[in-house]
Amino acid sequence: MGELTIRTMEDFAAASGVSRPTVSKYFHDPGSVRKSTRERIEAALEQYDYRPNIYAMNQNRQLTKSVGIMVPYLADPVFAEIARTLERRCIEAGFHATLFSSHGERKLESEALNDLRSLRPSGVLLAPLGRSSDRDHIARFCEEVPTVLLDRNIAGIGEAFVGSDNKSFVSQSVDYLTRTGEPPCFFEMRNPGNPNSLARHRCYIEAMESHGLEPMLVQVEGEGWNLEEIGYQGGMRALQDRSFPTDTVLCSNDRLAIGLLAACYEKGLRIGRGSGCALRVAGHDDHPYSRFTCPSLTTVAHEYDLVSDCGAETLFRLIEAGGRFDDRTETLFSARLVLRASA
Amino acid sequence: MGELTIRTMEDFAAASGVSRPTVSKYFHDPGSVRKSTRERIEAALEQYDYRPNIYAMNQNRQLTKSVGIMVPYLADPVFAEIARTLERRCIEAGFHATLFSSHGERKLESEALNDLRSLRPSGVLLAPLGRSSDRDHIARFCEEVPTVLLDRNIAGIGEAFVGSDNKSFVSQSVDYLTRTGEPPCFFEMRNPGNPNSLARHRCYIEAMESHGLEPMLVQVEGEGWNLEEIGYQGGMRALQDRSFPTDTVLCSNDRLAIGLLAACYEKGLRIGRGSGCALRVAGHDDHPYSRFTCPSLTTVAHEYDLVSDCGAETLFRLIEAGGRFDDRTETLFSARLVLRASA
DNA sequence: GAAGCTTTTTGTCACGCGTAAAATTGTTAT
DNA sequence: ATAACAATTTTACGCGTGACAAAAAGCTTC
Repeated sequence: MGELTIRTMEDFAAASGVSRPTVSKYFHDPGSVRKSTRERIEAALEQYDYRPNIYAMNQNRQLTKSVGIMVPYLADPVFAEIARTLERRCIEAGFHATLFSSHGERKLESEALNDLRSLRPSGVLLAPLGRSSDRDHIARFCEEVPTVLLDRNIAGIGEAFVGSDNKSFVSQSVDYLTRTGEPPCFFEMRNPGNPNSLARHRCYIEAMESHGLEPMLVQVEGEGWNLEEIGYQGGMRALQDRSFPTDTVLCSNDRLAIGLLAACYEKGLRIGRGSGCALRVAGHDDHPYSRFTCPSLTTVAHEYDLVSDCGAETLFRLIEAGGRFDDRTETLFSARLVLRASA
Repeated sequence: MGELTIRTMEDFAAASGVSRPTVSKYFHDPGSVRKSTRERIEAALEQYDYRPNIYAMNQNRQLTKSVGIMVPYLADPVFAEIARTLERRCIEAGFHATLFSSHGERKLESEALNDLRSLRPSGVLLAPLGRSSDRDHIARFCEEVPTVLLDRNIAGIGEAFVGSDNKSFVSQSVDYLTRTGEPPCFFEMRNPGNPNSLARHRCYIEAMESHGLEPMLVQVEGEGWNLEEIGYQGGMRALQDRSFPTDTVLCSNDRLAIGLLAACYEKGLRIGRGSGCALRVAGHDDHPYSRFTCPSLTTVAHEYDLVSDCGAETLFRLIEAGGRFDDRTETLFSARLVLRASA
């Protein structure tokens, strides 16, 4: 068969017996051409598996039909899960999703933002680094690209924010622990790199004071995102120095708690709320593995799915609204206490 | 200041007092223009923060300076870590990396491959789903795009393969366990979804037979990528039914082992190699959390970093070689036994 | 200061498709 | 059958850049 290879839309249009603009229209919206025409195009499509050049398409299109997703650290299971859910929602909504990670570094976040901007996406779902973000850079970015902020709020930046209410996280855990035993001390990094740590720090202090109790902080050293290791090392030291002021430890997040539990196990400490237990340990986030720690970890669930779904929905509404909202909405999801064996 | 907005390279060239082709050359390789010219361009660059239109650029470029990275499941910490390392290597080498995940589904893998192809990348690092991949689809993809296969080999497909030697994984664990106690039974999924499970299954049988021992399989039910849960449920059942034929359990991968350890803990079983321990448990991969299980997990390390580095290097060589190698090389890294407390 | 080389300019074509307007064809209702 | 309308084709232009060739300008070296 003397079929010459199909390279351009021109070629393909000729092969399918339809004009090029009609083919173009078909790819823009298959429902916009007559049924008989659509069938001819789709028949040719199977025969030649032609795909339009994405670069040439986007060069002149006003609506790119692509969205960017950016998270602070993709190797963190919580963000990996959020990114996974977001990507699926975008694909289902007919968008092409491009995934970016800041790798925990300010510089890389800014660079990724630049790359993202040059993709000219219809919209962006951005979970910023937070404290170490280049605030001005993000602000400028958000002025050019319709952006929904996720997980970590930055006041006044972006068209909307969707995340969890840190206050509800910490107040629930503090309330529960105080009600069922000794009030908790707070186990955290001295210089945290992940977004919500500082907010939780404040919320812990607030929650304790609202109970008329003195806040007790146990701060561990360490840099970066290797949180289990930091929790483990800090836990070992704290146990050796007997620097836990109570028998109840509330960890800033589950990853620190996982490290602390490992340290406790190594020290032969029994963890849990029964008699004969030396320590109660609780965390925050409902990390995918907190279900499988030994003992299983009592924690406060970060409702990934709700946040992701709502974030995606908000972005789609934003895109339909032309990229701007009249006023900036902030949607906060309450946390959900998950009782397990460790506290 | 009557500065009109800079939109095109033409505008920018005028604003910087240089001709447009020179600006184009600068973006292609800043070192290719004279120093004084470079400085003028860079001065203008700071003033106007112009960035060339990426779509218009790639429309005519033969070499896109972008690479695609694709993994089976981004929410799996092992693949998240591999993806993270690969992305950094690519950025360091001056490429723009685009990340894709198959989300564990054959259909999504094929679709992502189509999207990836239409990006016309210089090269692709592909860790395929394996058993559930659409082999023909991948083969066709690899004929069009220079591809290095990672982690999971598919015979004859792609220009090169870089991964770990499953035989060295399993033989090391079997040897060690057999040498220091009872020979291990093999704890695995009956219908595994992740890439290397079947290979490890075969290697276990081979290793046992080479010792003149009868292979003992403990297969658990379950679908998908929620491996800890599957290991936990399967472990609970096996412990109740007393279906572990020996006191030594070798898990197909660490995630199953993490679930099994949680089940053992809940059953009150002591794990480890000391006297007074009911069971020894070991895994494969050196999962990022295997260090923090209770007890810490004896395992065989998957050398992520070596595989990632070598994979990236191989791809860069491939790209420089014009996209084809004369013969298909397969690089296997040996595993490294990691002794911890659980076995 | 002139030869010899490198860099830059200028000009032109190509890339693959979006988009608009006008002309034509096809479809449906009357 | 004819009008009225919708879908399609034709025609033509534009998008922002890469690639190339030839001419002009700049720099280095002796």
